[in-house]
Amino acid sequence: MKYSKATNYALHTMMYLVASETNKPVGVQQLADKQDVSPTYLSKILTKLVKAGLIESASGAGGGYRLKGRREDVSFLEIIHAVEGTASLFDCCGNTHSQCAIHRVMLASEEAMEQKLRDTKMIELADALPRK
Amino acid sequence: MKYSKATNYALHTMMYLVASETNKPVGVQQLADKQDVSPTYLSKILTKLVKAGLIESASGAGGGYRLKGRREDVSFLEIIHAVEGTASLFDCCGNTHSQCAIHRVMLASEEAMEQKLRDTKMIELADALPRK
DNA sequence: CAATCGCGGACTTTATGTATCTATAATAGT
DNA sequence: ACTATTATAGATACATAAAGTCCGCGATTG
Ligand code: SF4
Ligand code: SF4
Repeated sequence: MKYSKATNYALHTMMYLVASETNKPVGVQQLADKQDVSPTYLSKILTKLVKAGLIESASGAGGGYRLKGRREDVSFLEIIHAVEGTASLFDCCGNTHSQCAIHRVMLASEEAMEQKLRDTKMIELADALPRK
Repeated sequence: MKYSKATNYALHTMMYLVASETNKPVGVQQLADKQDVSPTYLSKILTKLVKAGLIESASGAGGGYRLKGRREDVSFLEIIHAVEGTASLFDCCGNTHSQCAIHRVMLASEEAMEQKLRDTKMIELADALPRK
């Protein structure tokens, strides 16, 4: 029951992209250097963000990744869901019957966490990031 | 990033113990039957609950498990922490420095979930459980 | 064309979760 | 004291997921 490291990498990358002034594509090599991850692995993670519509990629020389939507809209939850998936943390016997009280409590608590993550946008704290 | 099945078993067992009228020890065999788990495996999980002080065990004939504290006090969070551990879901570079904004957000969201789990006591919904 | 760069699949390696088996220790009833 | 019962702990086996690598393909720039 932990976030995968991939989530960590995705969050840091997105934070960098949101905080960056320009809108030029940034190569995965450059992004990977800042977090000492192998570029190929980071690329695999960022592809998930592309498919989720958070960023877009440009192939070929001078290519890389850049934000797709408005930078003010990027929330923590979107990133986490793109990497970890949107399934519930609590998967019981399959039947998501709303009769079960245990199930309801677990879902409600999970929703409380997601609400906070949905409400917090990356741009809110992009300035607190140490200059790179 | 999912709760382990062990958490599920622990929650159901505790729910049963809280909902039960008597305070007599219940054998692991009986508890395991209700959830189709192997008794030895369930025993290993319940031992964690014992060490966490939630229940107590009685060896020997007529032994088993029973609640230790007051039945009104058992919260979801205690059980989950006993099984999954109390470590943060988001383990980054190790330094829990409060300067990092990302870290703060992740911890805050996690705390929101835990708050809900801490506030919800098992007894509140013990009656909603189907009679067994 | 040639160098650059993201994409995708296959693969290896760890780590964790799940589960069983067995031996040991403690207790109750006889 | 003896025996049946029951929790505990360790070893072991298996399954699944996470973490990371490798390589070839296709797209793009200059
Ligand atoms: S919590 Fe409810 S839905 Fe989930 S396994 Fe238990 S009874 Fe089924
Ligand atoms: S979130 Fe903050 S504390 Fe965690 S790894 Fe990133 S910089 Fe370090």
